[in-house]
Amino acid sequence: MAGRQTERHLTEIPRNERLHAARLELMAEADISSVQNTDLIRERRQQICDAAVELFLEKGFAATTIRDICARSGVNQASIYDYVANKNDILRRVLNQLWFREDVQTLPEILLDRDLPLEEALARYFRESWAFKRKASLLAYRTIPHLPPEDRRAMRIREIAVMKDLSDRLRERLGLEDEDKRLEIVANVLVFLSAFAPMRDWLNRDIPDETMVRTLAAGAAAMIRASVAEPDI
Amino acid sequence: MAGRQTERHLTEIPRNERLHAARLELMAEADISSVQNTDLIRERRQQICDAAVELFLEKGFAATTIRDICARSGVNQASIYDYVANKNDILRRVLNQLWFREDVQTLPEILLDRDLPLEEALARYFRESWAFKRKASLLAYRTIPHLPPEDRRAMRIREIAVMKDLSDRLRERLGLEDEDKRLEIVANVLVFLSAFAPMRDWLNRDIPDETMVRTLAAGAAAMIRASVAEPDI
DNA sequence: CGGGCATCCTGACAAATGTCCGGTTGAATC
DNA sequence: GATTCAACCGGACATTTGTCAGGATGCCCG
Repeated sequence: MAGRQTERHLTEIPRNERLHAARLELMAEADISSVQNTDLIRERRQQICDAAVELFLEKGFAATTIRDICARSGVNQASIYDYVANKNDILRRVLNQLWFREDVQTLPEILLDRDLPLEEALARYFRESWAFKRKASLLAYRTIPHLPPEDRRAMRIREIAVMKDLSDRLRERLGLEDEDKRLEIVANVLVFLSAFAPMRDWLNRDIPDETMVRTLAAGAAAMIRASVAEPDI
Repeated sequence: MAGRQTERHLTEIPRNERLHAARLELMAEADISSVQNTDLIRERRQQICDAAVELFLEKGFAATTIRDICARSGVNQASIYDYVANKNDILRRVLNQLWFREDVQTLPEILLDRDLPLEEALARYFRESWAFKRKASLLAYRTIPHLPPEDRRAMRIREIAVMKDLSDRLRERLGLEDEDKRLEIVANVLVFLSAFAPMRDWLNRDIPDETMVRTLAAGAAAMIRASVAEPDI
């Protein structure tokens, strides 16, 4: 039954079970009881998170006040505590929405499609990351210090699962038998590169994303092959 | 006269004038007049900055209070304003010390030595960046949002100078005639990779730096060559 | 029209924070 | 020992911040 997995049709999104499980380990969101209308709760929370993302990116988490978030989202200062537990809960919810989003494929998921050449897979990965997870990357790398240890743990667990899958997929592609520490490093670099465009925004504004995607995909493919070309040290 | 530059002896540190000029454009530090003994000023400022770096990295800039810095540095809460203008001035001084330090060579400077193979140059660059500029990378990427616009401008100017030099050096190495947008991207990636180990610390603690250096240098060299292998789009 | 209930908001509190006034200390000089 | 002055520090200020109690509001149902 596991054998059929690679024969799935292209339109079907490939799913990796280990990763899928890790994804469910979201950061725990507090639940509030004061308001009952669940639709309203969802709507207000969305307003709050939308405003918070903008502000966190503009001014940073610590410099953003609850009053700022209320002003921009239109939610009252007192009411906001009917929808979120506190300031940290807002950050948690924001990162859950952006960083752990289910609808953008991770690189190991993309690589499950063996018909897709390595370079094309990488191009798709960078393109989608930069289109849909720009804010998430910036926010995650900048706000990690503000997260309480248990939340950091949730993010790390998820990252490690992705990384493990990714080096497995790369090993398959390269036709290697043994584990190789260097593949782990390369896997990390690839994920790190998915934050490249967002984090260098302040310098790169004049270069079109698609040029970067193609250049980086070609470079990354070469890097992957080169990294295991010579014998291990 | 410019021709002799490449014939310099290895022990002589190559100096690039454009870059050197850009380096002088530090972020302006406020000067205080209350205390007169200049040695004392230097010493106290060092205490303050040392404590501040640790704290900024532990808790982030905004979450670190003046009282924290005073407690750890041993400087009195009132006295600290005899040595630094305000909290932002501390950040400026810290970044000036770490980010703009003169004693660690940048990649374009290393590449001036044409006898050093590309991969070795990259290895040296990553090794030195991770050894001596770890804290600087983390701090810079995390605190950029807290900097006032004029300071951000100073950092950008310096980065752009490095980037320009770097793509020039790469073009020479690759024997290319024309400017190539893709070299600019690759230059950015290389500098970005110098922040790789620091920013991924929370995942990579078990992999020795030297393994990362060698793997990344090999990969980066391949990436550079591959990026201009195919004709431009 | 009137009661009941879910939602909203005015206003406030305690704690924390950046900043610095004005007095104190201590040592060098006469 | 008295004087002087650079360096130090106790304590306080105005503000800002996260948080929330308790009342006001408005809508639905009878």
